[in-house]
Amino acid sequence: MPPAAAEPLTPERILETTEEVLRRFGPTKATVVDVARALGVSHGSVYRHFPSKAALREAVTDRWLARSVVMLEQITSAPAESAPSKLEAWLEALFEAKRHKAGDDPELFATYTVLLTENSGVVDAHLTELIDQLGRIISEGVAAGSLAADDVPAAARAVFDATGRFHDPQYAADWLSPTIITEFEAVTALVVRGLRA
Amino acid sequence: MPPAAAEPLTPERILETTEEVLRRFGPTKATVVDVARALGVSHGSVYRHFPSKAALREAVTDRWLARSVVMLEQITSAPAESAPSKLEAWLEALFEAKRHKAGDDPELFATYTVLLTENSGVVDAHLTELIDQLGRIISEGVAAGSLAADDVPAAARAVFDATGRFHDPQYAADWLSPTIITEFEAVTALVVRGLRA
DNA sequence: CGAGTGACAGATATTGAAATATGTCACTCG
DNA sequence: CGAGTGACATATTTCAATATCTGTCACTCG
Repeated sequence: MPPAAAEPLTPERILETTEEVLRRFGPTKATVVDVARALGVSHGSVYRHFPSKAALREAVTDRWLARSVVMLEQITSAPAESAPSKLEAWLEALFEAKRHKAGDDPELFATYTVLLTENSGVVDAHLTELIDQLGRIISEGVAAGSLAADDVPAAARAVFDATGRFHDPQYAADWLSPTIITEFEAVTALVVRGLRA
Repeated sequence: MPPAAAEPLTPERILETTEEVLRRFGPTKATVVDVARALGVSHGSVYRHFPSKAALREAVTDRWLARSVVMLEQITSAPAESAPSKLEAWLEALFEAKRHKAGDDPELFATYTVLLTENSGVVDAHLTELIDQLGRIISEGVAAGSLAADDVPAAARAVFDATGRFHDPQYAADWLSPTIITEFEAVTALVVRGLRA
């Protein structure tokens, strides 16, 4: 981390550095003073851009979640063979992304899990977005006659709830089990079958 | 709590008193000395019957889980209109039981949640038992032609996983939401539909 | 005997004083 | 000006001492 550049201090730069500091020190040790030090400014300056440490961490959480939605949005809006297969692909992409994040860098994942529980409001908005994507896929299926659902948002929510074990970070430890993929496939198959016209 | 009776000190009495002490002091404050005091004996005597505090707490956990299985076993082995409706009744009984335990005495529920995370081995055995009951209901449905499943144990497991949000204590906070019942019904309907022949 | 004891060593938890962090704001200086 | 500062008051965390608890065992006594 270079001690400073004469670049202007922007919210964006602060967020980047906060991520860096969180990655290095973890969620309990990372302080606003650390962030300021890494940026080569006083901690008072950070408070010019974010009203509190909580707001700063919330913004980091939001950014992180926003990034992870992009790929799923691509699946959602891309044309696919059929709605059921798109649904399966979407669920698998979500699971695989989470599983790799958790498996490849467990410490960083644990850090973000802490941030997530700290910022349930941001998480709720994110989940709403994901469920909305599911709703769009299901609508597509209903329109094409391959899926059946009289209340699409409720069905989307049900699919999301039913697959919680494969995306809720609380279950991250289970994702290391060698049988987890079989279990994922069983649940996915059950859910998609339940939704078929 | 009477200071002692001249009754013989049995594992059963110790377990009862330990439950009592856990209920009153919570999982972090309850000590073996407290249990001994409540029984009117020295704490050394408790160690005559249980090799460690951990073993004692594990035994309490086991007892508690065993008690809660009885009602579900009754549903499992009772005759029913159809396998799908028995499956629905079983899932609803499980959810309602948990929801009431969590809602009626949140502190006690929190205490047991701590014991549960401490004793994952006991919990795993308990979950296996529950999933086994589900398997028996599904088998019955397959035999009667009302349900379809080529791998019954896997299907049972999938049903259990898919309904996790409505029995995993980690979600207990959600059970207070006024929409939770609707969500439960949506997931149950989806899962049962996915299993229908 | 043998169920129960209680003093003991080592492990764990509590406490409160010192150290560090958060958040504010009057000020500096380009 | 106005972005950035740093000294300050308050809140939170850390750390080491003290207290309590766990687990053992030689012993008591009905």
